[in-house]
Amino acid sequence: MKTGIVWFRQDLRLSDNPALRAACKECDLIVPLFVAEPGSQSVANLGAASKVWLHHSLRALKDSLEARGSTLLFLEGDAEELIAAVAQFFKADALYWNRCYDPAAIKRDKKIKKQLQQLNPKSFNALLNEEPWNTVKADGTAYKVFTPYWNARTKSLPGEKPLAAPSTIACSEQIRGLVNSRQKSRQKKLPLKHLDQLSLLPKLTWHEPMMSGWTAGENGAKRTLDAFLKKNASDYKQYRDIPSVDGTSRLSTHLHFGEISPRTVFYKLLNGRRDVSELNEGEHTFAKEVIWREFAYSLLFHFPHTITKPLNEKFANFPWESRYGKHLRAWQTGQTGVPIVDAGMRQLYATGWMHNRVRMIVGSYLVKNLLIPWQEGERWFRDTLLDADLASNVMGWQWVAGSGADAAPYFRVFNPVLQGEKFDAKAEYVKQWVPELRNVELRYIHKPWELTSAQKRSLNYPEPLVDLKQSRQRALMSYDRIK
DNA sequence: TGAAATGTTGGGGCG
DNA sequence: ACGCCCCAACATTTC
Repeated sequence: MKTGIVWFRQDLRLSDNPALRAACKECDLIVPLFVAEPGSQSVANLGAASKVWLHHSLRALKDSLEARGSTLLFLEGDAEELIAAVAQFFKADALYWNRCYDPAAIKRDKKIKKQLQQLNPKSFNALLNEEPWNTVKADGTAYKVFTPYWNARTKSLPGEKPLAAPSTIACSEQIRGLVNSRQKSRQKKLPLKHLDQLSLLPKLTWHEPMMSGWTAGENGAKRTLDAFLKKNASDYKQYRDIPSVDGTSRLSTHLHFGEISPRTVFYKLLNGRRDVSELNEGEHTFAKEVIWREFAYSLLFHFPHTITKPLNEKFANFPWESRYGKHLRAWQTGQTGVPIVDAGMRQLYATGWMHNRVRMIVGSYLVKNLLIPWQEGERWFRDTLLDADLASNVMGWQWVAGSGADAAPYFRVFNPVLQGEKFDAKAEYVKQWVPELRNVELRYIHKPWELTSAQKRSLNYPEPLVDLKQSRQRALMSYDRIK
């Protein structure tokens, strides 16, 4: 009789879950476990929006485990101690998990692998299509430029066929009974929590409208992917840039929590076609975006210091603004006086999501027009985005700042007026999120500061924090100093 | 996965 | 008819 613990982390699904699959194959009894850790490793460090999603995703995972005769145990505290306690309680002799890639998690996992050797811990890859250490240049160093990385990666796409979800997951009355009872005596040895006790949901109900357009969990992820491939993938190249159009995949959060695997994404995207060259333009562009995600994980793995420090060392002495509290708060709350920027920041705060085109615009504005360090933007996004993902977020912000891999050249300063006029030509997006401007004439709506002062007074919309032309010049001069 | 400045071209108004 | 100028439209370069 062999009992195995499956420790769920960023792999909240049953399909294409190699750790779960291996456990089912090798064990007679499975103990599915989720640990809410304090400190930097996981739950305690998540932004409020991410926590809400995690709550719903864990609920969905528990439901689908229960539908297969199993359940999900929740514990709160140090993972190593609690896994040891679970192993002792159930007399488990095996431990399975799928890998995480942020440095704190790697450190934790290494330690657990060493300390819990008696459980013969086995780790697998579920979060990425390819391990970061497998795609390196001929000289053994990591790629820093996307295109050669993409060329190297496309040779092995679509990759392996995703694993099916196990039809049954061996469980025992002991496990199920434990989860459902509230007996104090048992709780002494194993302080099980209910999902609600993990306090992932905020006390106030702001999160309810936030989640209205989403279905967290594996089934929601599958439906989202299928709908995207059927409806929007072919037009992805043109529509993904229009923030008022639902033209993106909306898969980021599902991928972040591992509710769906990139293997599954590629397998369904390719749909029998041999490689990416057989995809149409939209599908091809989408494939690149999924590989951008893997590129981000490769960068995080090979250059973990870039979480806080610029990849390009020249930027170590960049002359950022030093007292920027007021401007930062105006940016965070969508009160910069630049309509497309404020629209994006308000969408983020209200919904936990922002359209990717707008992420670039607000990023460029923070870093270049306001000269605020990219780390501040990275932190705010990590706190407020449902899809907050250390790898993608850090790469994205360093890209915007010009300090990262394959970054936008420093002189590439977005003009939010032109970006607005180009990608939100009818101002539908701005009107949705900045209702003060709904009645402004179209030719002024992306630059309301050009209205007469009488017209402006009636709007109750802030004056711009900085002059766009001047702040652009200032940014170019600043970047000039580190050249 | 830019924008602005500068350069070039060509049609049309006009003397 | 012709040259000149203006300037939009497009192309190139520069930041």
